[in-house]
Amino acid sequence: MEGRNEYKKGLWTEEEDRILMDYIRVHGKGKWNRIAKMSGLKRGGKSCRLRWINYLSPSVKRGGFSEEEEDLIIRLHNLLGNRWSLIAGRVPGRTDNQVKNHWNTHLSKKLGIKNGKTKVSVSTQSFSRESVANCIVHSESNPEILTSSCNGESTVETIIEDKSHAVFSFTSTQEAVTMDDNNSSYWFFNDDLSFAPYLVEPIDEYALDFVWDSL
DNA sequence: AACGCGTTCAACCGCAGGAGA
DNA sequence: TTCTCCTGCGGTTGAACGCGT
Repeated sequence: MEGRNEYKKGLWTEEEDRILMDYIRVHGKGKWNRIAKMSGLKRGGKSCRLRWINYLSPSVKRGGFSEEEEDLIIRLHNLLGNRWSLIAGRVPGRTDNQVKNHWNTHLSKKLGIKNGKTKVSVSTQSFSRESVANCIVHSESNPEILTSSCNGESTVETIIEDKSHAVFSFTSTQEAVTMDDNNSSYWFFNDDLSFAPYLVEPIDEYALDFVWDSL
């Protein structure tokens, strides 16, 4: 069993990398536990898989993140929250681990975000299609989250005419972050000084595709 | 040179969910 | 249906590194 001390832990050596790459070159990836056993590596399957995905795979881009990549990650994080694998899937050559690390060590500081959230104040606003595209899909599937997240100090009116149009009106000042224990995260992000509301969760692949097209 | 401290990032862990026997 | 194995995810850890003193 993995978890007992029969497997080596810690940083990989060049020799271990070579063994793993040679094995994958011949036999292909997948069945990681078998790779670990059959290649002779003293590594668990999960460790092999992670090493390949995050480092050895030729599709992994090394080096620092470009401004374009950072901008992309920031926008995707607005939409998705800490859904690192989904975000990484839209940033060519970057893995979820790379994106997560870069966010935690650079971008969250750059944006002044604490614990993955930020706060901005929003006064009476209306939003149209471009800025709330992600809310359209989500609000149709979970309309109760919109209303429950925005009661109290402010109210929100949601008008959904069809999948391509929605307007949100806030009738009083909204202190940005509303976070409860039911994943009904709702927050506002200062995106180029145009206050756009974003539902953080849940958003699925379909919703992301929909939003993606409108970015 | 050496020590302390903060930062970075590769790797690990626990968990959830899917596939198949 | 249940069990086991495998894969993938997000949070966390800790070794390595860089920098200031």
